[in-house]
Amino acid sequence: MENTKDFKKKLRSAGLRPTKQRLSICNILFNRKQTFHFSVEELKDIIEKVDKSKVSLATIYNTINAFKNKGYLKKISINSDKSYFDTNTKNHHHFYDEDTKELIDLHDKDVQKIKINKSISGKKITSIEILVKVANSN
Amino acid sequence: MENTKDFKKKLRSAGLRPTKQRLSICNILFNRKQTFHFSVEELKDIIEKVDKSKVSLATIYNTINAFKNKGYLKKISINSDKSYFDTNTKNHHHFYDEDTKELIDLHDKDVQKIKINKSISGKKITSIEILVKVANSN
DNA sequence: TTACCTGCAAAGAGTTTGCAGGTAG
DNA sequence: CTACCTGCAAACTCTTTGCAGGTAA
Repeated sequence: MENTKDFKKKLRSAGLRPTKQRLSICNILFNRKQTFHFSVEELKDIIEKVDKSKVSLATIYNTINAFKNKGYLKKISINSDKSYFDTNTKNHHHFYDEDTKELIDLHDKDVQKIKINKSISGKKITSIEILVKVANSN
Repeated sequence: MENTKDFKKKLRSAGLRPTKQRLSICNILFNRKQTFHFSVEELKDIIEKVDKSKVSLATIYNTINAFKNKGYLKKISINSDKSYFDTNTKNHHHFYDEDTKELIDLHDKDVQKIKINKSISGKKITSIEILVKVANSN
């Protein structure tokens, strides 16, 4: 775990004390180049496998929620009964593989600029997100 | 309730017997010109108010799920802890009002055709849906 | 030391299921 | 009459909360 100092700063800025468990969570979430999509259960499994340490669900939930409120994580909308989160908090689009249930980021450059020809009076657009579902082509 | 005959046909085609409760559900869902977005609890409340009849949650869930499987209803993805359904089953887009939590249909003509400049080998695109979030503009 | 944190287990919310009595065909 | 349906309550899944013992500062 190399960025411990950064992780501690990140935790404090979210109003959380740096603890062993929370540093484990940070290590899995933020110690990577690529966007990471996960559910809470998946994150728990990964922490147990990779860090060989145990973290209770309660701790994961409270840490993840603090990060979400601070804007370090984003909740993702897909047709599912559980919540998924994304370490890419910028407004962006997704492929959703219906066979593997996997999410893949779509970069802005991969999507033609979208124009909405309708507006609602008194309301402004806060985000535009596209979900492109894909499935095996046979 | 005028379209009772159609509703009975619809129910049978979904593998369900037409019963008083299910006809109530059909009356609320399909006896209208405009698209209807709802959660199960909302549907229950509406049935009790409009039809002055009672339907248990179990019956609503099983009927709604049969309709969904048959393609008469669509489950909607929004950041929420409960499920929302849409009587418009065509591939279409939505406005989501973050203040009122309301969904509004966006017609195809209101959205410029979208082009995705990326593909995943062996996979074909099955749908493209846009969620446009709006909020009070002050 | 004090305030915060952890892990467990219990509580909550939404949804599904099992079952005994009721209804459509 | 038989198979299916209803409503209730119990069960289940995901998430949140309460609490007693533990830890950061």
